[in-house]
Formats: sequence, C-alpha cells, structure tokens
Amino acid sequence: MNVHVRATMKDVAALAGVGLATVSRVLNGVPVDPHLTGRVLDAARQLGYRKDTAATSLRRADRRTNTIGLVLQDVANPFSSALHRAVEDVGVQRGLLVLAGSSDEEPERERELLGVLRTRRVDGLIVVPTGAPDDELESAHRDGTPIVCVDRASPVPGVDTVTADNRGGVAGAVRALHALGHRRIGFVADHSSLWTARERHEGFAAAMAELGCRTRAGWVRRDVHTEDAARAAVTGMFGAATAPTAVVTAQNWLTVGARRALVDLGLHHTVAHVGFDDFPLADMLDPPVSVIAQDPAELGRRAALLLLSRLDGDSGPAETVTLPTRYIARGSGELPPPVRPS
Amino acid sequence: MNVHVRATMKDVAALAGVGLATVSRVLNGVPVDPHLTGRVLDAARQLGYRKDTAATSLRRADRRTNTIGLVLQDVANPFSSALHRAVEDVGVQRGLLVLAGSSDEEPERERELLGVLRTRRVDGLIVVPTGAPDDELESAHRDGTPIVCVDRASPVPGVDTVTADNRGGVAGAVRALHALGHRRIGFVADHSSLWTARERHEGFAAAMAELGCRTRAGWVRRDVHTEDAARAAVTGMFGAATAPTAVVTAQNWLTVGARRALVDLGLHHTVAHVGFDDFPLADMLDPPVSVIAQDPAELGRRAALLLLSRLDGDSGPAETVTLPTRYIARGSGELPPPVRPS
DNA sequence: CTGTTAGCGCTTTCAA
DNA sequence: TTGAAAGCGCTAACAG
Repeated sequence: MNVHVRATMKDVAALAGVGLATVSRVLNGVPVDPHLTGRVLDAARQLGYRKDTAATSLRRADRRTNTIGLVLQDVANPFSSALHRAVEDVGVQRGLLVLAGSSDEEPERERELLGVLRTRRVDGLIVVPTGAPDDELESAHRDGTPIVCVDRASPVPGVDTVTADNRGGVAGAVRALHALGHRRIGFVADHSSLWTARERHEGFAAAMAELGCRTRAGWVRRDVHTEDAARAAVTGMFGAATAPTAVVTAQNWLTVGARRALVDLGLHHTVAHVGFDDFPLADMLDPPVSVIAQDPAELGRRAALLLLSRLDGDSGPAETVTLPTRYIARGSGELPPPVRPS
Repeated sequence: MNVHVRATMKDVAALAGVGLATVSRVLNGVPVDPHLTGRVLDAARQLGYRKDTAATSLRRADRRTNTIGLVLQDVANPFSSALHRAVEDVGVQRGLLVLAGSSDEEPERERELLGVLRTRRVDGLIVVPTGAPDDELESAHRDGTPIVCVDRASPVPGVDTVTADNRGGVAGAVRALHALGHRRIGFVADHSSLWTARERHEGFAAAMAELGCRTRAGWVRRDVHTEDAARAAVTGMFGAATAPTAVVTAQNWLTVGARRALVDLGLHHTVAHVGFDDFPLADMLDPPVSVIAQDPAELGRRAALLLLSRLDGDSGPAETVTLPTRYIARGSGELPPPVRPS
C-alpha cells in the first residue's frame, strides 16, 4: 500500500520552471502569459496536482471554505433528506459541498453540531432549529456568519427564515371539512415545543373559532410525538361516547398512526381524515389519504438561494419567506359526516 | 452587522501570559502545569476562542481533517439516507463529520464528487459506487485513502466492501414461492449496469434452475428503471395469454409499480408478489406486501466501522462483508397458485 | 514541563 | 506581467 506524497504548488512551480505565485495565478484564473500558463498546466497534470482547500482557505482574504453546514432534525427523515437534496442541488452549481448533521430535536446536539461546523469555518449555515434558545446559533449570527432557518421560526431574531404556511394550510383543511358538513373535528398534533406544531394548532383553533365550531378537550390532542401515541390518541378519541366526525393530524407519522387506529376501529371509511404533510403511498391506502402538502424540496431550495445571496454580499434586512401549502384531495378528507349526527 | 475578528491561539497565549505552544498543549490534552492550564482555559473562554480545523489539519503530522466523505446515489432516497444516518451515528462518537453528496447513478458525477472530497482531504471515503470504472476512486485507493464500498461491489480491486446477500435473498423468496406450489414465476429488475440488479437476477435464475422451473422471455424483465416502467412491464406480463402465477420485483420502486399494475388488473389478491427491499407502509397496503428486507442502517454501520478500523491503522487484506437479508411474510407473497394451473 | 522557532500549502502584497 | 517574501493559525521539533 504505497502512500504517495501529494504534489504541492512548489513542485508544480519547480517542474514548470516558474515562480510559485505564477502557479497560483494560473490556477486561479489570473491573467498570465499563455506560454507559461501552458507549462504550468502541463506540469500540474503530470504531477497529478490538486489544490489543498484547507491551505487555500487559510490564506485567502475572505477565508471561504466553499462548504455550508446543514443542521437537520434527522438526515434519514424523508422531509429532511428531501430538503438536504435541494440544498445540495443549489450548492453544487457553485461548487459548494454540504456538511450535514442530525440534531434529533435535541437542543444540546444542535449546539454541538453548530460548534463543530463553525470550527470548520463553513461559509454559511442552514438550520432546522429545535426552537430552544441557542447561544451557538446566536454567536454565529453575531459573528456575521450567514444563517437561514428553515421549516421553523428562528430562535434568534434577525435571521432569515423560510417556512411553509402551516396555519393557513390547516385552516384551509378545516374549512373544507366544514363545507362538507363536519362540525365536530378532532385534532392531533406533535410536541408543543415545536414551532410547527404550535402554528398548526393555531391554524386549527382559529378556523374552528371563525366557523363557530366548538371543540372539546378530548378532541384536541397535543404533544403526541410518535406513530404509536397517535394511534392510541385516536383510538381514545373515537372510543368515547361522543366522537368527532372528522380528524386532522398535524404531522406525517401521526397521520399514519391515526389511520391505523381508524382501521382498527373499522372507521376508516366513515371518519373524514386529513393529514399535514404528504407521504409516499398515501394514494395507495384505502381510502387514499387526503393531505395538506408542503414542499420540502422547495423549502430547501429557497433557503439555499437565500443563503447564496447573503454569501454574495446581500446585506438587506432579514427576510421571512412563507411558502403556500397545497391541499391534495384523495378521498379520506372528502368523506361526508353521517346523515343524522347525534 | 458587526463582523468580529476571531481570536487566535496567539491571542489566548498573550492574555494567559504563556507561550503559544502551551496553549496548544492544553487544548490538545498534553500534560501541563495545572496552574497554567487554568489560566489558558480562562483566557480561551474569555475570548470565545475556538480552534481552526483548517489550520490544525494543515500542520498536523497525520493531516487528519476528522471528516469523511460519503458518496450516495441520492441523499434523498430512503435507502441512502438511512445508510447516511448510520454512518453519521458511528462517526459522531469519534468527532467525525460527514460530507455527503449524490451521484445520481452518473459515473461522471461520482468522479467529480470524489474529486472535491479528496481536495478537502477527507480522512476516508464511503462510496455506493455506480459500478463504472472510476480513475478517481482508483487513484484515491492508490494514494492510501481508506475506502469502503457499500451496497455494491467495488469497481476497484482490493477495496473493502459491505453488501447484502442479494442472490441469497432472492433465491430464498423463489424457493418459498415454489414450496407454495408456484412454478411460473415472473421477475422484474432494474438496470443491468447495476451490480445489485445483476446479483438479484442471478439469484433468481439460479433458484429457478435448481428447482427445475422454466422461465420465459416475457416473464423476466430486466433494465426496468422506474415505477412507471415496472407498472407497464407487469401489466404486459399479466396481460399475456399465459402469465406467471407469482412475481418477484427486485427493487423498491419496481415493487410499488408492480403492485399498482396488479391492482389495475384486479389481480392483487390472486398473483403472489414479493419485493426486494422493505418500504414504509408496505404493511398497510391490501394485501400487505411481503418483502426480502435488507438493513440499510446496518450496511452503513458496518461500512463506517470498517472505515474506522482502517483509520486506526488496520492494514489487513481487503474485507468483503455480506450481510444476510430477511424475508418478511406479510401476505402478498403467501398467496397460493390457482388450484388448477392452466 | 515550558517557550521559541520552523514550517504545513497556499494567496497576496511588494518590488522588479 | 512575474518572482520573492510574508504570513494565514496551528503543531512539532528543539532547546532551555
């Protein structure tokens, strides 16, 4: 296993018979005598030379590393990974590489990740914040590191943010259910510590109030964090004496858990059900699941574009982008209430 | 937007009233007088000092960057992202960060990615190779960069590899179908340029031969790359005069496409169907989809552990790890053939 | 144990 | 235009 010693610029300069600086100029596109340019390029090729980015960024005036840091909830989560891919696609056109990590919704892990990313002097950060106060994020912001928060509001004021219209999406679904005749509508949401869960709940509460529909304590379940918990919550909700005729679930896994519960109860063709966030095969279930869809790739794309504009020097005030959601009627959300509601 | 100038080790040394090297020693855990250690740590805290990894790795004898490069097919693909997460989890315990990128199955993109990763002097590489010859991978291997290929065989000899037992998995499923009475079994596989597709086909062909079952040209569809193509292929296969009584689909999306086709034809409760690779909600379809499951997280974990051992100096011969697959009987694969097969 | 010194590979003055 | 020289922030010899 022969460990080659990598050629340096000095080696290339020596072989080409030019000064070190000339090699640097050629490789950076600074005008140089075409004759020398040729010799340098030849020498570089001959030696299999490749620039060392660490040394480059260390010496450069702007200290760019051409790397951006991405803090996700979990790189393996479909939402996160779609967002990741969109960021990669925008970055790749500029020669940017992405250092990604998973916070697992833990503020401490978010801090740690941001720490190592800053140590690596990433050019900018895209973060799905846990929502907890984060001095690491704040200090990065103070240091002037461009940051974009995505999917959730920033815990640090003055940071660019890209989110979906969570409230509007849920409110729209509630209005649609109301138009079908539903008056008793249940709601299941994730941990209230999550910005998205709070927003979606507010959208629900606002729409219900606007429509003059009452909610009962047992019909609104918050802080439901797993598929199993959602299954249990919905089982409880519809096992009660008076149950809703429709239910809105405010997150992917909760939607699946709720559907399992409805199937268990034999109510999946009876109770109207709308989920927030689309998921693969939603259209292949029976009945197909109607959803309020957001576009994770678009969230990532917009966040990345915003970050790039900051890297290019845009120093305008912090932007807050809200992307629309889209209701996809597949069947489960179009079930009418029973003819004679009790 | 006040852009702070980051404190350097020199600043810390000055504030602590010690030499530069002492600061370095303290920060690297080299024994130092406890009194000085305290002063250094205080000064560092006061200045909000953080080490610069670029400078560190530039100067270190081993040039470690504590970063590993990961080349996936597509970071957004569930298989890839589960693998990614497993690699992250192993790496995080050692303070390693992951630079991931998507090749999109394009050899040229794979080359480019490997190029920029090498330029960044990653400590090691984990690659899901497209399979095409790759001089970049080869030259990295020659340079002594630790590399592990995962999910597919390495195009470069002598590289550690972790894959699933693709042949065995498919062969097992075929034997199970045979035991149920099936004799005419169809097969749908991805592009033959993919190592996994070839392996799975060989497992199929070998099992069929071993069991003395004949296959017909129209019953074995290879180079089927998308869900829609699989849907069309299966529609064609079962629209023919004599059709198989069972079908094996050799990849995620192909499985979904095939199921759609069977539903279209009204045959989903008649034709036995087994897919390779598990997918979310497979158990919620009607009938639930039986699969040959592999464990992407385990593939990633093993690959990462292998890489770490190489980083720790293990210079034994290249290892080839083959992980078992697991058959998950859910229903679709347990449908018996018609009583009087025509 | 501690401080001083010499670079890692590169970009960027500064003269020529 | 080009080359020589001065560092970027850090670690690793080397003396004390």
